[in-house]
Amino acid sequence: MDTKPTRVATPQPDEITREVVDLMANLVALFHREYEEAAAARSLTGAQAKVLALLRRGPMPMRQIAQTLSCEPSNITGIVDRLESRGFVTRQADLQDRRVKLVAATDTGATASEELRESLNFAREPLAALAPEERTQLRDLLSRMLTGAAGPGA
Amino acid sequence: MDTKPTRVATPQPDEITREVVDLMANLVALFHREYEEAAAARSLTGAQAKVLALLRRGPMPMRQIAQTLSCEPSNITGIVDRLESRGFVTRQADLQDRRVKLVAATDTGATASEELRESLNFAREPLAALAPEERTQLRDLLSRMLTGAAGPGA
DNA sequence: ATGAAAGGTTGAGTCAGTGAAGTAACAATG
DNA sequence: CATTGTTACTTCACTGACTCAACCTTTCAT
Repeated sequence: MDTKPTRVATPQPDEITREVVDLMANLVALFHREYEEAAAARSLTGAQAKVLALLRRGPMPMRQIAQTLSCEPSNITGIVDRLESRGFVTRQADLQDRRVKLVAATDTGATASEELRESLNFAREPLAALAPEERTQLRDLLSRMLTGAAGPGA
Repeated sequence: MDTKPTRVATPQPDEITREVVDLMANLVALFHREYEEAAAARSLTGAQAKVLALLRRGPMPMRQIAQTLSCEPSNITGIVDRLESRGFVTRQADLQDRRVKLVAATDTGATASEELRESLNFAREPLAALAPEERTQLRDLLSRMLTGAAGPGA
């Protein structure tokens, strides 16, 4: 890929970039672990927690869930099955298009999702090491990175 | 935890912290996806790639791999089985302690791991949006977060 | 109407992950 | 030495995540 970049699009990644990537990898691992643990504490799997988190902004078609999570729709079927059987979500038919099934969080589901979000110690522990203005700095840098790369919007 | 902090250890997470956590979540998702894709492009799963990455710094006992990845040893058995059957790693007995099996990357394995590391577009795409000095800033902030929270060292 | 396309589900199959039980090697004792 | 306990790894059974192909139903274009 990119054998002939328009100009000089980082032919050889510089030292700093490498370091940042490695740090990011560690951070990702840490975050991931915390998330799984927090989910498990509510007898949810990571994937189930992710779906539930998506539903915080309202009901959503299966299809859209799959797209947002970048996976096959059939995968979502199983995850929602398990969430539904535990009373965390419901499937309701879309009146506009009866092919569509809208997945909505129940009160139980919404509560669990909120609690999980709150319980992410990740926020406190590592971020506590930074001063307020540093946190702002970090937010801006991350924000630039994300909007510059892939803007999921939504 | 932290029911009685020394002073005021963020009783209620402030707005900035929340934003950072959300950004981090997006970044983690992005990174994760890229990593899985890059691994899949070499017919490796994410877990297999992680193990292979660990072995870059030399052979390692099963046990230690499990600890580093925070999972059960029996899990590693399966992952290494698959890596071994494809010629990416070998199991060699430790001469000091014959209970221990040292997992070592083969040339093929090491090469694959290196290529994968190089191919992480993640480094270029989102980071390209930042100026060099901003990247340095980011590195320092992330570094502070990680050493302040859980220092895996190694 | 008829056929193509889209939303969702089912079933087969792989991999990740846990937990309990089992084997082999080490270590410390009497 | 023999005994006992611990450590490293494996095996087995089981659940969940995930993909892919095949399938049904509804919608839409003609």
